[in-house]
Amino acid sequence: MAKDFYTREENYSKWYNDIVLKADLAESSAVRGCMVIKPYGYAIWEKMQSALDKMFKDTGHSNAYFPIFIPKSFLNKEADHVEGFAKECAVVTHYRLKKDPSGKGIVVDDTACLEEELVVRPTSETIIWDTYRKWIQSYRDLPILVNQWANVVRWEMRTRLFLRTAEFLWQEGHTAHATKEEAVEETIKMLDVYTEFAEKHMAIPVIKGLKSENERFAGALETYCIEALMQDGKALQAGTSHFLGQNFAKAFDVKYSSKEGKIEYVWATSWGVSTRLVGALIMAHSDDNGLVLPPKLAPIQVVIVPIYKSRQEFEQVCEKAREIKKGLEDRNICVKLDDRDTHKPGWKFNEYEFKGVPVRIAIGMRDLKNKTVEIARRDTLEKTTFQEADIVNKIEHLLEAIQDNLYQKALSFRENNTTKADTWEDFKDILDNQGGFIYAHWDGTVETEQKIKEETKATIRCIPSDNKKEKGECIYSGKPSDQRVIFARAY
RNA sequence: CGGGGUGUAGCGCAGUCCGGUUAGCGCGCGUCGUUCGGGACGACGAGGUCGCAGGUUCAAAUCCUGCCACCCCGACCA
Repeated sequence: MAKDFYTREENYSKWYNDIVLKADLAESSAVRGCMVIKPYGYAIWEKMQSALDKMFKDTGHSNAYFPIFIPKSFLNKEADHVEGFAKECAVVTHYRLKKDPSGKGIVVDDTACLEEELVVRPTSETIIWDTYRKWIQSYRDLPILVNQWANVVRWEMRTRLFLRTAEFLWQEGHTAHATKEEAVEETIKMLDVYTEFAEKHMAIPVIKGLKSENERFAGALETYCIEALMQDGKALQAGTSHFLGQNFAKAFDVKYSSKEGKIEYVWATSWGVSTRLVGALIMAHSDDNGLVLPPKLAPIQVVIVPIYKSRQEFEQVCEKAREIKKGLEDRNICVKLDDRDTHKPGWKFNEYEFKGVPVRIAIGMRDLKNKTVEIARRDTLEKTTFQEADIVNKIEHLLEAIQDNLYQKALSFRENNTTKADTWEDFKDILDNQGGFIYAHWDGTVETEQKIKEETKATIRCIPSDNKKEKGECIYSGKPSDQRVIFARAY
């Protein structure tokens, strides 16, 4: 096979880039830092969207849509919030263009200056909470459980396709509650939704936990996250859920009358996942032969490649292929019959392999005679010949087996790359030579975390939700600590 | 925003140091034929404002100035 792309070993980030580009997921655009998501990549995102959207609806949420533009003044109503985002906001200052007086092209019309500049949303807490003020008067108006699917812009210095782009797609849930307990419960509930999605659909094991103060969302009281481990040993935050307390309610004056007739501030949460998940998916499962997709998120779950010489053979083979396709589609399996005559079978094999299609069926005259089909699975690259009888059930089980195998592989990778460090030397050594998640004691201070970050580039990924208490000494300062936290270098 | 690199056909590159016929090569693309169970082969063919704007020169892909874009490494971030 002609290798025209990088392997993980050679250059991990080029390998990643090659997969994104050559599997037709996305490409960079004419606009700095912004990507074009191509149909195949977008189809993966749509699969993610539809699974998540259902989970949101099942937990009582509704979709809505808020403006992409936020009045500049909104952003600085919550002090921490503005601090967190001010450095990466795109700002709209004018609303009109005109012909360049010199005759060439168009220029901004200086007379059409906005009275108040508009910020392109980096996230929507402010515009949403300004709106919620109008929606909420009584405890009867609560809770509000709203999600929006949207694009946001964060003017990043350095971008990477899917992992970090100036504009990205995401969903952001914004809920309003009467009590602290209810808001905290919501925060955890949505974290659990994300965990289930990551593990069941993306086949990526994640660690649920709480962010340290350093890594907390600007404006949140507590930020929870799910952290996944990529094949190069770096961590990737795959989802966040914030308990916002009453910060935004106070900033935007959102109050309600309780049953007892008291005026109270509303409690808030927000939670989101983004197109970054596509990057996570790639880096968690793919191999040196290209993309590997878990069946549940694969736009094409099964591809059928007919093998033939003459036109007559083509017809015969395709007839069988269509029959199998129909059977699979009746089970809601997404099948593509690639009956293009413009490409040869071998070419198609490589094409679908690189694009991560979980199962490939090849049917030729030999199979028609023997009542068999050739099955190739993408995760293990195994090829087997199946009897055609009961093929639909077999494929259905195979897809489940692939989904499960990918999860198990990712899980054992994580287990093999999760270590404990008890000395500073060990800690640095593991980071440089192995990577992965490192459980280590930490004295709980921001200063120590920052020092560790400066010296090693590792950050605290989270304090795991199911963490067990354990007396120890901080890996860096030697001060007493009562639990280990997870450190890693991260995306 | 700092350091480094690269812009030449759809993609990947050579040519640039040392200016001089008609700017090449591989892949891809088109037509025809033979092929077709892991990226086929042959023949013929199409395709270029050499990133953009100035300048030097008889002559610029090549030298000079400015700008732009992208990539890599840092600081920041989901």
